Amino acid sequence: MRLSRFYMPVLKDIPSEAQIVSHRLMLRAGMVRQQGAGIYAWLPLGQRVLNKIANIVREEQNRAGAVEMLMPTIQQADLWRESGRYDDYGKEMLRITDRHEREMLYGPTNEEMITELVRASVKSYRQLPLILYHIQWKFRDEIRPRFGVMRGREFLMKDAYSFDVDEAGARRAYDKMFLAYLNTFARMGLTAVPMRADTGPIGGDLSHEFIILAETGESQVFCDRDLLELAPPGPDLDWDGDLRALVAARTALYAATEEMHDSAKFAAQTPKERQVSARGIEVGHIFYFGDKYSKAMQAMITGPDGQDRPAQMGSYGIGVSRLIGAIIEANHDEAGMIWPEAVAPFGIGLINLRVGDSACDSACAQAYAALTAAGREPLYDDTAERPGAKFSVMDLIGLPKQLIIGPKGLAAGTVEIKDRRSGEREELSLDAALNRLCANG
RNA sequence: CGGAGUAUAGCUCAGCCUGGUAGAGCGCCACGUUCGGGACGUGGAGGUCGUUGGUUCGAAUCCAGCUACUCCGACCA
Repeated sequence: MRLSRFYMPVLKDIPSEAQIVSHRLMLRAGMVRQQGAGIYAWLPLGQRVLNKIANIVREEQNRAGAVEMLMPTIQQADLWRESGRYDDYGKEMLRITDRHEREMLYGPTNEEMITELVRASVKSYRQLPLILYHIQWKFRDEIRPRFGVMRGREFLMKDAYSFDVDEAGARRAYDKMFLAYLNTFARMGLTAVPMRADTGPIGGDLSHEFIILAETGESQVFCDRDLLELAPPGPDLDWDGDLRALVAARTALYAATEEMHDSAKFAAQTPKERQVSARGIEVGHIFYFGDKYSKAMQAMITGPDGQDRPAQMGSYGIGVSRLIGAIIEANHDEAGMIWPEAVAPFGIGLINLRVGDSACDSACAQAYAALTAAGREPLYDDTAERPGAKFSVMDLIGLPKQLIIGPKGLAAGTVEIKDRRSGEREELSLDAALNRLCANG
């Protein structure tokens, strides 16, 4: 992409509404623009990151055997009356009336709808297990939205729903999602720690929040330092094999959010030097809730014994739009954002320091073509801005690598590669630079 | 939802207290000089001062209502 043809309205002044660093950087870099309290327009740079994240989530869901679909944002109130939640959900639910005075709502979640869809066609245990998911916009009318996209009212979420004939099957679905989440977040360069979460009236131990540690996190969390070092299961995981042990290895160590924290237990279970107390951002939440909806909505499954019983269900959410904020919170410096390779909006920032200089222009054209052909997704700054401005903007948007081409370097036969995270620069010939950059894509 | 604020140019803000024909910086446009870490000069465009009403000879300024947004708290993927 040529920057001169892109739409990336960068701000020099920091908008006053932005309190936390990720929000400020997203506004400054022209990733989002606020349209109302907790409602954001995603500008092209932000949209690219959103897509990168959604694609990673999608790939990992598919790998774990979940099946993608898409449910609507607008739902009928009657569906929610079946589960009793139309009245229970309260003011957080955005209610809408259509022209025929029918009561509708902008979905805050989809348990009712997926239950309705599955009960219509799944009758036998032979059709299970089933994990269905979608990536869709949700709306929750938060009392006080804040922190930019981290706590908006409208947000993009991946929500998956599992259906099984018995609790053992549901636990297996839970374990699959648990492990898929570890891989998903690891691919984004994040260390997400699963922490025991409140299961509400259902009880049991099958609810975990996935927490990213960050100074600006919304809640206090406590965990064993060793959890931060555990490698994710990885793409070669045998999803049909024994998953229980892998999950157990994670859940054996202490990890809890403030609401679930038991300081005596923490002290007893975790040696002093491994006790971590930090702020955390919740980026995922998985939950087993049994027959809560299937019973109320009569989603019955006939078992091998010929008896009907309500499906055993779980739901599994990932805050896709929130993840952008979380990733920035965990990856930035004074100059701007620093994207992990996998979610960067572009792979390489190509800077032409002297547009109009024929040597610079032709070297950049060659680099742009080669990087594009290699799938490195370059963003080519071909604008007439001065070098200083170009450096600042490129640092701000935080692409992992920069290829800097200017008249002085070319006169000496060199171009410069800069690593955004380390700040290291290296001067080498254009060919060598292109070989290097095209290879590690 | 309780408390506290804010609303003036694309952005950040001043002007309001003490009413008298709307300002700065940045950004934008033109020209020139520049050009390896957010350059400089000259000229220019751009605002029914959130909205409705009131007070007044006269309201960005004083008063009231409304709306939106922000912050603190309680609540949350």
